[in-house]
Amino acid sequence: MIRLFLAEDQTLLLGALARLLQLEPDIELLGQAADGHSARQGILDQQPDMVLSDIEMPGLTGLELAEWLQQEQPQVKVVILTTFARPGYLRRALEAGVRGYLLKDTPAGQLADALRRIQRGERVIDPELALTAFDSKNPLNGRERQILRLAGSGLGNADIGQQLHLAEGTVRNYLSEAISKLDAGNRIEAYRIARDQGWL
Amino acid sequence: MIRLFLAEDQTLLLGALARLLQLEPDIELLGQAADGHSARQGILDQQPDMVLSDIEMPGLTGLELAEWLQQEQPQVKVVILTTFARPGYLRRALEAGVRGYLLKDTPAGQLADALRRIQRGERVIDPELALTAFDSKNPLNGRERQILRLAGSGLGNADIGQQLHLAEGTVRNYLSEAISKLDAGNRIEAYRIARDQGWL
DNA sequence: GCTCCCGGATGACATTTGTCACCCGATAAA
DNA sequence: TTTATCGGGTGACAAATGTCATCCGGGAGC
Repeated sequence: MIRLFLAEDQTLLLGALARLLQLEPDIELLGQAADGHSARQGILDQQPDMVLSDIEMPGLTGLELAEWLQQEQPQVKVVILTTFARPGYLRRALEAGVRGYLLKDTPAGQLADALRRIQRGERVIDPELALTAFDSKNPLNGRERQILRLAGSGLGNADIGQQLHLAEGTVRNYLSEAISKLDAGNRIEAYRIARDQGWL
Repeated sequence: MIRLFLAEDQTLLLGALARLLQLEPDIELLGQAADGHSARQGILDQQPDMVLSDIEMPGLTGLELAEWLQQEQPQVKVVILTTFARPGYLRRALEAGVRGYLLKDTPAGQLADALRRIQRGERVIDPELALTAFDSKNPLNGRERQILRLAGSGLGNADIGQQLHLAEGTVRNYLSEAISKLDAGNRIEAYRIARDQGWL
């Protein structure tokens, strides 16, 4: 019997998955949550064997949740379920010791099956990603990430400097460095590249 | 009996919804598709009463599908199901005569119910959006949209001009106009604003 | 002690981006 | 026919962005 906890912020999918998985005789759904913080609380309360979690959730992301579980409740098996085939996400997930990484365009029929294989001790990585896993690691350091995120949201160098208590020139330097590391032509392109790789 | 066709590109959700709705005694699922073109073909083949469709799909978007149905098969009731609470999307959907506009974070239990109300002739708009519907119309013209999209993808003025066979200065003019219409500080901010409103 | 490296800052410079006023030719309205 | 209007273009200028070389004040390592 798989004692499962579900974390997914898209209510419709959360509900649909809940009902679907409950139909499986060997899965017991202990609880569900629509954001990271209540997921963490729910897991503490219910002590499930396995957690199936989205990545992008309000409050606490699925990756942060996985990292926390690795520290605090390492016996809980974490399975990530996400839309995004971003190498950086997968890498970070694996480093957090997750047992599975599935994409939301997996056929619905295969989901319960994947969970069973994971329960047996297998590690299940979506084939689309298995390859791209270890070819590219994040070249950006903390500052560069931080600044690129802000730049991507439309702030100018001066604004960014303000927020981070840095001189405008310094911001320019970091951004320039990021642009060149990512082999982009300007901040916008750099932002897109980094985001699509899951490096932000 | 509701004779339903489902179009949704996220396979997992498509499958989950299909199974869920099939459990309803008064819903008959005639078919499903994971992209716009096969949805159109499926609808032609199956002649459903109602289509439940995502917006962002490969090939043909749900909005384009709705517009096409309005022309070609106006007796088919269209219901949009999307993640995005963008006023521009809703506006366009309404202009295409859709009967319902639901968000993917509707509770799963309410979905079948909403479909039934629509079948009876009601129009169901997600309450979160019902208000914002007619307060803001897209201030951008075709050129501005086009150029803003390209700018948002990281191209510079020169590249954009190249692609569109326009002088660089002209591109700058359009972009400047768009920035001021959207009350933004630069192209990035303008892009975000427009995208979030569903104006691209 | 003395290096060497690192985060951060400067200054100088070239390029790109944003703003504005104005021009041109075609088309539509009077 | 004359006049608006519109899509597109130019030129000039200011501001923001991108690139570099260089500098400074700590540590960390020897």
